[in-house]
Amino acid sequence: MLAWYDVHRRTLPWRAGPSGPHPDPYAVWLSEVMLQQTTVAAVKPYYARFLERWPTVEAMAAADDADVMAAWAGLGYYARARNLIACARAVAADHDGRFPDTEEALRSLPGLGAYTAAAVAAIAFGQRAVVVDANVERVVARLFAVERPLPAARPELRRLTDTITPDARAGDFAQAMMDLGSTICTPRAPACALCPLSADCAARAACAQEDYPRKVAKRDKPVRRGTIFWLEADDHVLLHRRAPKGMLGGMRALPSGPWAGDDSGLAEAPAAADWRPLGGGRHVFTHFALDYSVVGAHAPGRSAEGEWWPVDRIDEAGLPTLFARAAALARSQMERL
DNA sequence: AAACCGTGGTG
DNA sequence: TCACCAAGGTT
Repeated sequence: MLAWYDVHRRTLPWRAGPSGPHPDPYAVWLSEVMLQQTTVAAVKPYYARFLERWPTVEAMAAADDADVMAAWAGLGYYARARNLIACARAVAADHDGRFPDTEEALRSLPGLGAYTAAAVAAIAFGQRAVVVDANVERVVARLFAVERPLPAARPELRRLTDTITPDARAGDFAQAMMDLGSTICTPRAPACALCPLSADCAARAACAQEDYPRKVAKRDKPVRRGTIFWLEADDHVLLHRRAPKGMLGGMRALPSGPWAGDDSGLAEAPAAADWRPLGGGRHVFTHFALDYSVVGAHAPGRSAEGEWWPVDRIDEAGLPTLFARAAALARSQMERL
């Protein structure tokens, strides 16, 4: 794997050059948190903006919460941004501004679970750590033809990964496994002809590559309904900040009712007004889909409670994707009113 | 420990 | 269109 990696490794912004020194732990940590359940392509522009704006963990620790949350808008899983701030402040306050260099100490920081702690320890500090992400799970499940389905197979996959992790260059080994999983040993139609492990792969020997890793069937997503409110006054629109936890927690947002099976309609409107329908759509979250309708109105003045934001600068408000789309829809339709 | 938590790409 | 999936963590 290491020989394959030396030839085929992807060039990524958060990677140091071949056989160079270990990369900056802050940059490794930032990239690893962004990459949690998120594709490389989606992360790249966010990573560049964050590193430019907050080049050190001290800078991140000193940042305003609202600025970090707004910069994270669109990337999803917003608890990561809340933990990012908390982690930076913990490193600044409790570790003299330097990330700890052991897996155990890293694991105790906010937002660092088993995967991220191992990845930072191995990649940024050269420690031997067993790094298991979804790519590694897939590669190892195929290599050993693991019959137990996910997620119950996690302990077994972790143990098997341990048996093939080298003492030296554990970080490169982990990145090699992840590169292999994302470019060769893909979920569908894996390119086994190009794989350095194909001769050793039990799933390949059984011509059953795509049958691994085995997984338990997922539950289907319920559909919820809700109304999103666009209230304009004096070329400003009413925003508020969502509760610190839960769905889209801590993010700036358009007012909306609770999302339940039924739409509560105008009952949750932020003000009494002549609400007009502007359209709607479906937005799919992790465990439910939302059928939303957008309604708009002009208010007599900026009387309602909240943050009145200039309409022509709405793109700078840092709205999560759902509300960014609702806002775009509202702006295109409000001129009809 | 099962549930919760976003979004965009892919076939 | 739609199901699946991604460099997972927290409660």
